[in-house]
Amino acid sequence: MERSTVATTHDGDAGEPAGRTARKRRAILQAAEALFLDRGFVGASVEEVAVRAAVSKQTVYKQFESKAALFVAVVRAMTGEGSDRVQVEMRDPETEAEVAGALMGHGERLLNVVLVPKLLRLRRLVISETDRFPELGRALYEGGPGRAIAGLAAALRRWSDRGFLTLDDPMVAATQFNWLVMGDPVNRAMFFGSVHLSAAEQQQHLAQSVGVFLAAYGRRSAADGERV
Amino acid sequence: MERSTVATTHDGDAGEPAGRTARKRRAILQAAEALFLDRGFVGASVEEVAVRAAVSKQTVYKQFESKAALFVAVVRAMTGEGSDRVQVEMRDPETEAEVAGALMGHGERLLNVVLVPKLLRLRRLVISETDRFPELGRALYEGGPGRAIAGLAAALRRWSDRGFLTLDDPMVAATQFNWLVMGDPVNRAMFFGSVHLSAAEQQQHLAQSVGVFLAAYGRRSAADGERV
DNA sequence: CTGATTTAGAACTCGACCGTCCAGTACTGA
DNA sequence: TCAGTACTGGACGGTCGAGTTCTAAATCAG
Repeated sequence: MERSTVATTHDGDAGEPAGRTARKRRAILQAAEALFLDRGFVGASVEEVAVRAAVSKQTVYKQFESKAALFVAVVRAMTGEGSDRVQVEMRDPETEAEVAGALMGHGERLLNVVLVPKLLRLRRLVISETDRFPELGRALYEGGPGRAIAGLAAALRRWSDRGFLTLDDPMVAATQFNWLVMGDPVNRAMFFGSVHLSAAEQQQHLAQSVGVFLAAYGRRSAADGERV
Repeated sequence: MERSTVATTHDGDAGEPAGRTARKRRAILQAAEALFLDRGFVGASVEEVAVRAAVSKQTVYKQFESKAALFVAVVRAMTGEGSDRVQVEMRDPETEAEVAGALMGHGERLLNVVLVPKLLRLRRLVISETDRFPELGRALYEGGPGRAIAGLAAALRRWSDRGFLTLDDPMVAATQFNWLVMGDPVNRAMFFGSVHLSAAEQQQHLAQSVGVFLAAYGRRSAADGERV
């Protein structure tokens, strides 16, 4: 955590620049992330960010024009990470029987990403600052739910073309699946701070969601056999 | 809670207590509501509440122990209003054919309540202060989604007993219906600040939601005829 | 009318925090 | 090695807000 002042020379851990300036910039972003998530935009102080990053306040203001700019930078960075994790890659089923499994897998990935505590706190943070930073709301929606839904819609269209599903509007169906799976868990998390979902509960929830979805859009109503 | 030292006259909470104290108390709550919704807990100042209520700061502190107590009082009052509006009254359908219409009606009521701008802002406010006031999160969930889902579950069970539906777990089905209807609109509203849903769009959305629901739980798969 | 309570209004304490400035120090790159 | 740059650490101005306290005036009960 406390990178401190070691690593005098190069520390090319990743593709990140290794200068002193860049290193401190990363430390600032990291500290700011923790503090903003923890206390919100107004609650976090630049002073504290500086201390936690083991950096002087002046350095913070050299890197970022203002507290607001720092906030935007932090959220943008996190949104990027989150988006990447969504992994819209989806292996297409070979047979109709595999559709249920593919949907279960997709749902599982969705839940596992969105219920990560850090991302839940990010969501809360962005929601609460929608008035002050409207562009962040848009960015997070498009990088999160929007992207997941669009990806699923594309997949559903392919599967429908192959005759595995019967649907008119892939976007509508994808949206429905998405909220069938995420609606309850996400909203509980928003109001309670977290959710504990055992593996078994999660599987059951997913199976029920997939069951409803396939009852509506599956080529045959026999898809119900998937209940757990 | 705030028994305070008033009650010189009578302040029966029932209708509209008319004492000077009670009148000012209402003015304070009203002003605080507007300001908290607008600027959040940290962003709103007691000073401004007092000014807006045309009242001195001292009067505010005579009525409410602290800023936090005032906040809790405001949110509790609003949560109460919102809860009452949900109107879990639901006319049971007489025939199976009326089930779709009943669900449409329920969905419409849900959307019309939850998308009221004031309640959306309340939701954002409570979500953002979940750390500081966890009890408010619980209260709002239970008074809002929780109550709506429980009410619907009870109705679904009745309809199922009459043979209009086929379902194992009314709570699960009610939860699914709830988020099928509200998931997308509510989450868009959270990130974008508001949603504009024309009457036609809303009807279409509701019909699609009911269609999926009945495909899964309707006694006959013929319920698809409901598509718009 | 009288006495008690409440309120206005402003001053005040105390603290937090943004953003800036400066003089001295550590680091970096050639 | 050495000049130039980045960084430190502390202090500072300015603003703002929570909560308290005091006095004079308004209000209300009996």
